[in-house]
Amino acid sequence: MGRYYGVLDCNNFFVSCERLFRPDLLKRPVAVLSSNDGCVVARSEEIKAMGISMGVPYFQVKDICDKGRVTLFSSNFTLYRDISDRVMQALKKEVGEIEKYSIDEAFFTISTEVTKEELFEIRKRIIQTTGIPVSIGLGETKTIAKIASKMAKKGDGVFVFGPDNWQRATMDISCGEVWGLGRQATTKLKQNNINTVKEFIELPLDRVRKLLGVMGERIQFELRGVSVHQPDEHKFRLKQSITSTRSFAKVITNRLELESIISSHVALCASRLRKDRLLAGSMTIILRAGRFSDFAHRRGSEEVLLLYPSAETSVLTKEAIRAVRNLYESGVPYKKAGIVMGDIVPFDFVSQTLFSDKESLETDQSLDSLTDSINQKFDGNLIHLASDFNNNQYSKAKLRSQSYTTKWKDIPSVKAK
DNA sequence: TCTGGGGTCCTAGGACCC
DNA sequence: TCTGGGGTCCTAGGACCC
Repeated sequence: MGRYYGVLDCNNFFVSCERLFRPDLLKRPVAVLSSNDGCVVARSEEIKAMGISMGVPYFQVKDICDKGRVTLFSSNFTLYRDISDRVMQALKKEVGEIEKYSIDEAFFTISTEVTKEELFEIRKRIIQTTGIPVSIGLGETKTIAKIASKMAKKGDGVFVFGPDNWQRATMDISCGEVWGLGRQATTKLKQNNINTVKEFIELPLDRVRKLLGVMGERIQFELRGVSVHQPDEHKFRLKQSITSTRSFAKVITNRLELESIISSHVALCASRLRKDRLLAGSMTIILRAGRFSDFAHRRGSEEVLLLYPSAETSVLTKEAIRAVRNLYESGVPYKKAGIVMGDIVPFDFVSQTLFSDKESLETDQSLDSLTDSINQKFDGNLIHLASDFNNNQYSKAKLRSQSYTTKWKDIPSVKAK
C-alpha cells in the first residue's frame, strides 16, 4: 500500500482569522498589513480581484483601498498563532502525525487508497471545527503535493496528483510555480529556454546541477516523483533557531536606544526558549541600516558563542549588549534590529549531560520563570529586564484587532436575548 | 514621508593549517 | 625572503519559503 504526501493549507489565512470574529466581513474586501502597516501581507479574494498584489507597500495601493472600501487590519500574530494551533490539532485528529511547515500549512502522509469523497469529508470536518477555510493537495512527493494544493485552491478545495494525471499536467505548469524555484532560478532557466516543468524534468542531471546547484537537483527528483524527503524526518527535529526582529517606523542612530531595543528582543527570545524548555548555544545580533539607504551593505550582524547554552535573560542580555557595542557605528541610520538564537538544545538534555547538579540551573532561572508567569497574566507588557521598550514606541500598528482568544479582556461577549 | 517577520538551507570566501 | 596549493572550518549573506 503506497503513501501520498499531503499538504493542507489555510486559504487567505490572516484574513480568515480576522473574519472569524467579524462575520460581517465575509464576501467583503479585507487586507492585513505587516507590522509597521508597511505592506500588504494577506488578501481576501475580493482584494486579489482588485489587482492588489502580495507584499506591495501599502502607500502604493492606499487610493485603491479607499475607493474600494477595503477593511484593513494590522497583523495580529498572537491571534493567528492560536488559530493555527487549532487547525493543526484538527488535522492531526484526521490524519495522525503531521509536520507543521508554517503558520498556515502542514504536511502529512496518507494511504493512496484514500478516496476523493473521504478527502472532502476530512476537509469539511476541519472547516466545521475551526471556522477556517482550507485546501488539501496530494501527490507522490511534497513538491508535487504543493502544486496540487494550488490546484485545490483554484478548484473545489481538494486535488490529487496521481502518477498519470501528474505526467500529463507537467507541460502546462511553469517553473515559477514550483516550490523552491524562486525568481533567480526561474530567470536562469528561462535564459536556457526552459519554461515548463516538463522541460525541467527532461533536463540532464548534470546540467541541472550546473545551473541551480544541489537544490535544483533535489527539486528535479521530487518533480520526477522521487521523494528526497523521509516521511518522518521532522518528527523529532528541533527548531534550528528562534528569531525576534523588527524594523523601526523611523531611523535610529542612538546607541543606547538600540541597546534597549536589542534587550527586549533578547527577553522575548529567551522567554520563547524557556516556554519550550530549550537553551541557545549561540546568538546573532542584527543591526541593519535601511534596505534602501547608502549603508545597506554594511556589516549587519555579529554572532556570539555562549560559554554554555542558556535561556537566561540576564546572561543573554549582557552578551547581546556587548555585541551591539562592537557592531554599532555612529551616524549609520539604523532601520532594523533583532536577535537570532542558534545552536538550540533541549534543556533536559543539557542539564543531564553538562551540569552535575541540575538544581543550580533551575534556580538561576527562577527569576525568569517568575517574570514569565507575571507577563503571561498581564499580556506580556509589564516586566522587561534592562529595557524600557514597549511594543508601540517604535512601531506603528494602528489597526490591530483584539487578541480574542488569548487575552481575557479581549474575549468577545455574546448577549443572549 | 511610507517598503514585514520568522524560518531553513546553501555557498562563497576568509582564516588557518600543512 | 621566497609565498604554491589543497584541505578544513567558520561565518555572513543570499535564495527561498510562507
